[in-house]
Amino acid sequence: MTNVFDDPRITAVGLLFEAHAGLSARFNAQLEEHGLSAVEFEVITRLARSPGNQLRMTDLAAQTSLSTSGVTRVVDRMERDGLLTRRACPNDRRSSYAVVTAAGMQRLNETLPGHLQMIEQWFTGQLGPEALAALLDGLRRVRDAAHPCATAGSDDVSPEQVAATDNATRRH
Amino acid sequence: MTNVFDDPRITAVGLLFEAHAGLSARFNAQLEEHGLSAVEFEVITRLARSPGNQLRMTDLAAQTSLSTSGVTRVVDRMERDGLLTRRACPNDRRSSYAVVTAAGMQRLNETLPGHLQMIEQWFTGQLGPEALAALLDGLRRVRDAAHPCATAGSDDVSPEQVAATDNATRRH
DNA sequence: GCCCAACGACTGCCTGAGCAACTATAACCG
DNA sequence: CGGTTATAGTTGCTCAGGCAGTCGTTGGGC
Repeated sequence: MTNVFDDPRITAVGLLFEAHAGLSARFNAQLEEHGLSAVEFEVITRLARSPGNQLRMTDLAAQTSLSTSGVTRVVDRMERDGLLTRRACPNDRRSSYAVVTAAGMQRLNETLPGHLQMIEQWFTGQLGPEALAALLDGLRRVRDAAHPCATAGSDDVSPEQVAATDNATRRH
Repeated sequence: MTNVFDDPRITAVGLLFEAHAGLSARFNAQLEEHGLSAVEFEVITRLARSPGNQLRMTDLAAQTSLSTSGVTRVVDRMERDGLLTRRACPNDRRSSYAVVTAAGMQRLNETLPGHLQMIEQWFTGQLGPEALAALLDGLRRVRDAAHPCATAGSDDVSPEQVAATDNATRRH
């Protein structure tokens, strides 16, 4: 009996998911050395790249893989650890900003070079320039098709964000 | 100030992670229609493709993204739902098999065609044959480099498994 | 200006999963 | 054979995160 599971489609997703899992594991290990989880790293990165190193809680949720309640709790932890602070929004008293502290920026600066090195070591450096370009091109097309921007409610993310980086919005 | 975060390496992982997140969301939605979570689908698939539609708990853990305690609990749930059964191992009284029931096989057969369709719709069908081949080739190389088989403790997975399918072993 | 709908953040409750501890069995070794 | 060590599975504890409900705030319709 020829197995249904040898279907090339299954193999294809298998490759993508395994590559993701493998890289995640590598990255997690490196981040953990600096006392950060993947989610925390994503949060602090998003904030650090935003004007004023701050973002409203909702916007932060929209840019990450977290729900708003998830953001509340991550920011709780990171505020407890001194990496972030909450700041009241002057215009809208419902909103509050999450702001990266000096300690947070320092932690990020300690972490980033190693992280980039990991990316190069395990991902981009594994391929020649043209093979990498082909891979990224394929990924971009799959991402554009499958990435659930509409589902995620992050309707108002600025286009340059979507184009330039990873807006890993996913809700269940 | 040119932003450190525009580094092409960041963009590259962003693409991979977003593609994964997008596909995961799509797949989860379809699986949910059939009352399965992604983990349950993975478990039942692994079992169904194994001889006798069964696998020892430990082996199942080694083939999935779960720890052994995680497997215990998933199998608990799926046994409660009638999709699986535990069967004592005759040779080794410590071990037990997880076996797919008839209901479990039926559920899987209901789910699989739609799942393959989703893969085609959101992933493989998005690219021409040569672009897909290039993508898969790149993914394979990244997977081979980064996939933490050694880290995961699944030292004894049979080679054909690793070659043919997704062994998404990841431990923290 | 007033009311009601929408919104932003937070909290209670629940589920899923990992780690470490534990039990029972197996295997090894003297 | 008896004791020590390793292995298979389960369970207690903990934590992260989602959903739904709550509260305060805002803004739009009249």
